[in-house]
Amino acid sequence: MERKIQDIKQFNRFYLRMMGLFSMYTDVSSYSATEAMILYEISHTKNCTASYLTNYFNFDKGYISRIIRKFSRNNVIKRRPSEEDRRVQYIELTEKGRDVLEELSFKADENVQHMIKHVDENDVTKLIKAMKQIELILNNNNKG
Amino acid sequence: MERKIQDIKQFNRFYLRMMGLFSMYTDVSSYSATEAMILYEISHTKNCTASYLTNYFNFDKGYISRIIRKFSRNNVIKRRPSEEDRRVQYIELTEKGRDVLEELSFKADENVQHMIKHVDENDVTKLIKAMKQIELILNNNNKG
DNA sequence: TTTAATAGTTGACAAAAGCAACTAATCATT
DNA sequence: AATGATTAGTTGCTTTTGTCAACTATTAAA
Repeated sequence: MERKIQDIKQFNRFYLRMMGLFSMYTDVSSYSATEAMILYEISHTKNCTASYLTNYFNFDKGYISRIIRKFSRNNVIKRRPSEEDRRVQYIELTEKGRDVLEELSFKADENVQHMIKHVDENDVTKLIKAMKQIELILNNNNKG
Repeated sequence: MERKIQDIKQFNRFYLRMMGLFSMYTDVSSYSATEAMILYEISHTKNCTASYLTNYFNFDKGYISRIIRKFSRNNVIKRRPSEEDRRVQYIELTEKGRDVLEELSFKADENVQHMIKHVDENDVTKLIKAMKQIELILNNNNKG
């Protein structure tokens, strides 16, 4: 068991650093990596709220609130007050928001391209298979 | 190809969030995650220098310098001036440094334990296999 | 032997994130 | 219905984390 923990930690170190190194290429944007993640999550979550994002990412709610305010100022999202509960505001991307996300997504693509630049077709397939396996295992066992 | 990029990005999002969520449990230490990484790297690199760390992690050299200074103040590392090049100082852990690292390591263990708490033996084996495959593929192709 | 490059330090600053106090609304209990 | 507890979100203030640029000292290159 001990050995296994060490292996996983090694992977965590390895992959964290990988991601760090391969995300510096196209990083000239008005949005940070965190903001990009949040934008992505908004776009893929229906009836998304600030408190949902707070919990999902485990960030401070004040921090999230400010990011949302920034998005709103930039017309990247719009808020739609809930009718049932007047405390909550649903958040959704605007047209411009979708454009911004697409742009960010394109940059992320470039980073990934960079990461697998020298990996041959076959190995990329294996790589993805391994990634999916990890997701599957960890997802199935951390639900509920 | 497009599909593959998307799969990898999905994994990146997934794993980044995983690591974020499962690192909040035992996070009461006088050293940050970044500092822990650096400490680890020092301990596993012979003739480690500030500039090596700067390049390895792609951090600002001023930032690294300050972290090293903090380590030094806390007697976690000691500096040994190079004889050949009087600009460079080799960095190595002290006894206390090894203790600190061990402590940090223990906390990281707990986080990993938490992450795989509900994963059965068999799946953990598969998980690690997949992780090693990823490391292997990405490592072999990004050398040089 | 000037010039350029490198290692490391430091001051000033910006960005990222957390903490705590607050308002407004809803929920739960009596 | 009145009370108190909880929740969603905002805001002021602070800390942490990280960058930028200027600087010294030393070494490498022309």
